[in-house]
Formats: sequence, structure tokens, C-alpha cells
Amino acid sequence: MSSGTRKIRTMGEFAAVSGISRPTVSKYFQDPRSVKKVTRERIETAIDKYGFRPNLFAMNQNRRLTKNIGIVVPYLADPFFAEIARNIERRCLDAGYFPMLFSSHGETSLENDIFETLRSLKPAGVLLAPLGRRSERQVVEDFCGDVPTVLFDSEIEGVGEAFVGSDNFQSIPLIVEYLCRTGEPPSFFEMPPVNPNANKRRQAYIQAMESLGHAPQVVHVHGEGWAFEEVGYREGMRVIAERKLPTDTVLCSNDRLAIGFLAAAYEKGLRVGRGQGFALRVAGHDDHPFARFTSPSLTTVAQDYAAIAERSVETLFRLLDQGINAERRETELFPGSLVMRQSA
Amino acid sequence: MSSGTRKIRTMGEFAAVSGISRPTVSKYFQDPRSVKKVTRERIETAIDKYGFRPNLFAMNQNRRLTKNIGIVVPYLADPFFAEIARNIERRCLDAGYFPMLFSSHGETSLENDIFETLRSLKPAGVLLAPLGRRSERQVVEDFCGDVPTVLFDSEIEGVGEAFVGSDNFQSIPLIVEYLCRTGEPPSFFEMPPVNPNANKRRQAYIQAMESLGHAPQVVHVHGEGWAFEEVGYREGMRVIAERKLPTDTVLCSNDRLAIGFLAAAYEKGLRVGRGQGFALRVAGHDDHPFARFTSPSLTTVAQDYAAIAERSVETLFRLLDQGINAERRETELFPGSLVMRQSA
DNA sequence: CACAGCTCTTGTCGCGCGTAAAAAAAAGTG
DNA sequence: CACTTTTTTTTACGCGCGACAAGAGCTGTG
Repeated sequence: MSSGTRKIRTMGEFAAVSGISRPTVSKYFQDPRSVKKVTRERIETAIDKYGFRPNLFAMNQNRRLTKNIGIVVPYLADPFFAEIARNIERRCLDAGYFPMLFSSHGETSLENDIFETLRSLKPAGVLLAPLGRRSERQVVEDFCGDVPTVLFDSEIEGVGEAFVGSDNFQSIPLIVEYLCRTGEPPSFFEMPPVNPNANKRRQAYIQAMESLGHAPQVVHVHGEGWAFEEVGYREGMRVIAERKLPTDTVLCSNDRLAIGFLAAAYEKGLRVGRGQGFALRVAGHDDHPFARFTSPSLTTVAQDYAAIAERSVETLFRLLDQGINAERRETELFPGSLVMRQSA
Repeated sequence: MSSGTRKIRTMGEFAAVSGISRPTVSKYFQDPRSVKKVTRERIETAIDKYGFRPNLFAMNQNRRLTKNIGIVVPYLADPFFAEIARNIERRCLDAGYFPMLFSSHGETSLENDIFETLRSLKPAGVLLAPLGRRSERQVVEDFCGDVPTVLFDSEIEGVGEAFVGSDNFQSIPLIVEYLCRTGEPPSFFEMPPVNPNANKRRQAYIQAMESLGHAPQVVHVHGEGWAFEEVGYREGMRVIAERKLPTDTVLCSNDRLAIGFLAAAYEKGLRVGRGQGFALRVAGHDDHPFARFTSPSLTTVAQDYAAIAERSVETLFRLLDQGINAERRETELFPGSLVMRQSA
């Protein structure tokens, strides 16, 4: 913006000084490509010159559909969700939308409040990673009835226009096979499921073990909430102390649990790793951003963050374009890939 | 909301069915305590009955000042910022404000874009943890001139109405003294500073060492951006391999760097901890949420997240009430507390 | 040349609420 | 009871833009 030019306050003023009619300017701001190239360039020159941005509230007041996109994650202090939210945010911005980020912080009441808030924001669509077991299904369902919503990460059967996540029945067998091939078959370390992924992973583990001719061994420990590391540590300390581990290979339900478990193993003096001189192998699931920096580094299955983010956004935008087709709820699952590190 | 009652769409309709005049209802929604108790109760009964919420965009359209509070952090994938943002969000909601969370993701252009977005949101105030060295001072300053802004975590001298952070000149001596008292004096492991805290910590380290009669030893390594763990790991591997560590005690500039360094030490087979049989002591700064779960657990100085969040919000609200007093820019620094764990 | 097909302009209405001023009602006071 | 003070109602306007309709201007086609 060049200085010395008086501040433009309204779209009318801006239209006047830039020699374009107001409706055309309005059209430009709704979709720059909807006006002819020469007009677009004249407007953009004027924007540079006067630094005008239309009033956000006035814009959204009368629009049938805003350009807002809601992004809701269950727990933002988990870098996994922070990372995926960042991906989604970026893609929304690039597509000319206005992403708004919310975290349920693991609390049902907060998730419900967020739905209320989102309703009043009249978003074009919402990308929702629900709390899971703590979500109130009816509330989520009602919300999805009002606003086009794509679920990701955690599935709620039949709710929302689509679901994008990762394929636990592919990823878990992948690492189970690897672990069986390279050493003692794993036991499965889990806490009470916060969402369907945890259940599916246990089922997938059991199936994979059985199909390989091994007896599944599930170590189910206490704990709730989203402080997974804490649970993994505390319960890891306990099962190690009480010698409740059925095998010397432990597959944790997710990386955060594994991170806590690794801390417990270290503190108990158990050397974690594969090969001679190691007491324990530990593996996780997700490829959490910190999994590279545990001691030892964590062998895990990588979820394809970028792909999940991209497809979620893509699916939502396609839905918005085509209009909702309530008949066919789409589900897309991405495969995981084995990440071999030092812990197993 | 009871069913069977037709949907209320506007405040006028709502006022009609609840037997209150629209301006009074409007007053209620701006501040529930600004109407008499009986009126407030009648309105709240009606809200429960009809489930009405005023249109957010229409509300903010004509208001001199909205109830929006912007929260900007430099890097949301850092659980430290996620945690502090959560604290701040909560407090804003409790105070009847509408927090909106943004992350600069470590990028100057994104930070600048966020300022533009915030301007159009006409927020009552903003809580800003700037990028630091990568912030464009003039841009931040201009923004703070337009919107009441409280800086936190990372200081920019003279910018914003106030600053709330932690006192590096108290916290660093605290841990330096501890390390000197219990073993070999520490060297200071740092990467190129992303913000003033890093500089202050180095200075505080040097001062503390000198006042204890030791020669400061700063190990300055390469690296940039916000992937601190990666830098700590990569450069940790290098300095260990090249035997560039001047001492067997390393104080890292922050916990994330320490987490990476610990991974490197582990991979290099150096046992980290205090006492007999350990090759290295490693300490950090911040009490990062994951510092409890490293192997070994990380000795560090805790920043008082909750206090910083609370005071930031409190300061902003006080400023909003009293009106800005440009004369006296307030600075509040909280002391850290030593957290002794296994790594040092 | 006429005609069609875009794109832009002109003009006008209304969204849902904030806000202000004045009048009316209610509450508090002695 | 009369009086003041607080609270609510009435009435009216305007915020900045979206949406729409009708017409004007430009382009390309045969």
C-alpha cells in the first residue's frame, strides 16, 4: 500500500477510486477468476495501491454460504493433530477459503460447544476429527445434518458426508508380520479405547497373529483421557515390575503410548532394541513427529498425514461443488508404511 | 431446546416470543450482567426453550469493538505453545470472549498474513507470541498500533502494550548453579537464536558461569527453523563424533533441542545421567510436556505456563477496561523452577 | 450487418443486529 | 406519598456488503 492515499473504508469507495462498479468488485472478492482478466488486474492494482480488504462481517452477513471452513481436532497438544491441522489449514488458504481451527481438548462439553460456535459461523464445510468414544453421537449427527462435514482420523459410522483415515487392517498386519519375522511375536499393549481406531487396531492385531499361527496376547491397562504418554509410562512401570509382559516384544496401540512405555523400560533398566543384548522390542503406530527422537528411536507404522489432509480437504471441496449426495457416504482409507528404527 | 417450537431466526423474533424488547435482548448478549436479574433469567429461560443464538456476523458488523480475541503462536506443532494456547483459550471463553487461534508455523509471511486477517476480524485485543527474529518488526509494530496487543513468550522491545514471559536471568542461573554444585560445570548448547529468549539464555549462562568462577563454554551449532529436535539430534551426533564437547555436562538452550541431543547421545552409546557410570549430563529449559518421557527423563527448568497464560489474558483485559495507557509499557517476568529428573 | 453471448454497470433492496435518543415503566428512597 | 434513579421500551437509522434485475458495452460469428 502506498502512503499518502487516504484510507478506503468501504467497497463502494474502493470501487469508485478504482473505476470499477461495486458489484464487480464484490464478484472479484468472492472469486477472483469470475471476472475478466483485465478487470482482475485493474482491481489487483488498486488493492496494492489502497490496501483495501472488504469487511469480513459484512461479507458473511448476507452470503448464502461463507468461505469459512471449520477444522476441529480432538486434542491439539498432540503434535500429530497439530501437524495434520497445519496441512489442512494450508490447503484451505490456498483454495481461497478461511480456515478456523478448534480443539476439543479431549472434552465432550468443549466439542459440543465448538459445534454451537461453528453453527453461528455458517461455515461452508467442516473437517472434523471427533473425540471418538467421548463424542455424543446424536450431537455430532445433528451437526453433520446442518453443515457439510468430512470426518477424518476417527470414524463414526454413518455420520458425516465422508470419512478419510488410515487403514488399520493394513497397517497393523504390516508391523505384526515384521515383528514376527524378526523375533518373538508381539503382545499388544493398549489402554481403554478413546476412539474406534484403538478397537480396530486390537482386532487387526488379533487377526494378524492368528493368521500367522500365533496366539494373540493383549495387555490391557487402565487409564483414560488423552495423556497417553503418562498412561504408557505409569502402566509400563507397573507391568514391567509385576512381570506381566507375556513376550519380549510389545506393540503399542499408538506412538504416544509407546513413548511412555519406552520411558518406563528405560527407567527399569531394560535395554530396548533388536538383536543381541537387548531385553525388549517396542513398536508403535502413527509415526508421531517425536518418534524419531525417542531413545531408542521408535519403530512404527507411518500414517500418511499429508495424504489424509489432502484427501479430506479435496473430498470436502468436491462435495461443496457437486452438492451433497446423501446416498453414497464415501470412505477412504490410506495404507500405512513400515518405519524401521532402533526400538524393534 | 425443547422440540416442537418453531425455529427462531432473528433477535426480533426471539424478543417477541420471550416478551422482552429487542434492544434489551441485544444488551443481554453483549453482557449478561448489564440487565437486571429478573430480566436476565427470563431471557435465559427463553434461550433454553428456543435455542436462539444471535447471528455472529450481524453482531460484529456494527459493533465498535467485537468480543473477538486473537491468539497467535509461532509454531503450534510445538506442544509448549499448544498447551499455553489451550490455557489462554479457556480463560477467554470464561470471560465471555471469543478466542481465535492462529499459528505462524515458523514463517514470516504467514505471521504477516495473520495480522491482515486479524485486522479484518476487528478483535478487541490480541495475545501474540511473535516469531521472534523472523518477525518483521515494522509489521508487528504497525499491527500493535491498530489493535491492543499483549506480547508473550518472546519479547520485542517497545512493541505492544505489555509483555509477559519468563525470567531467563533467574531461570538459567538456577540450573547453572545446580549443575555446578553437583558436578562438572555445564557447557551451553545452542543453535542460531530464533528469538530473544535464546540470546538472553546464552547471556544469562555466561554471567552465571562467570559469577561462579567458571569459564563459560558455548557450543554454537548450525541449524534454522523450528525443527529443534532435528537440529539437536543432527548436531548432537556431529559434536559427539568430533569430540567437540568441552565438558561432560551440557545445558541446552531449550528442551526440544535437548530432546534431540538426548537421542544423539543414546545412539552414540553415551549413558546420560548423574553419578557413577554415566558419561554425560544433559539439561534443558522450559519443561516441555514431553520432557518427563525422554530416556532418561530430562532435568530442566519449568516455565510456569499457567501463570504466563493467566497474566497475559489478565493484562489484556485490564488494558481493555482501563483504556490503553501508552505511557507505561508493562513487562512481567515469571521465575522458573528447577525440575530435577534423571538426565542431570 | 444483425445477432448472440459475455461481462460489466446502475440501481435498489434487505440481511440481522448495534446504537442512540426519548419516553415510559419499574425500583429504590425518605 | 412524591421524588429520584435505574431499567426497559419505543422508534428509528445505518453498518457494509450480497443478491438480484435490467440494461449497456464489448466481443466474436456467420
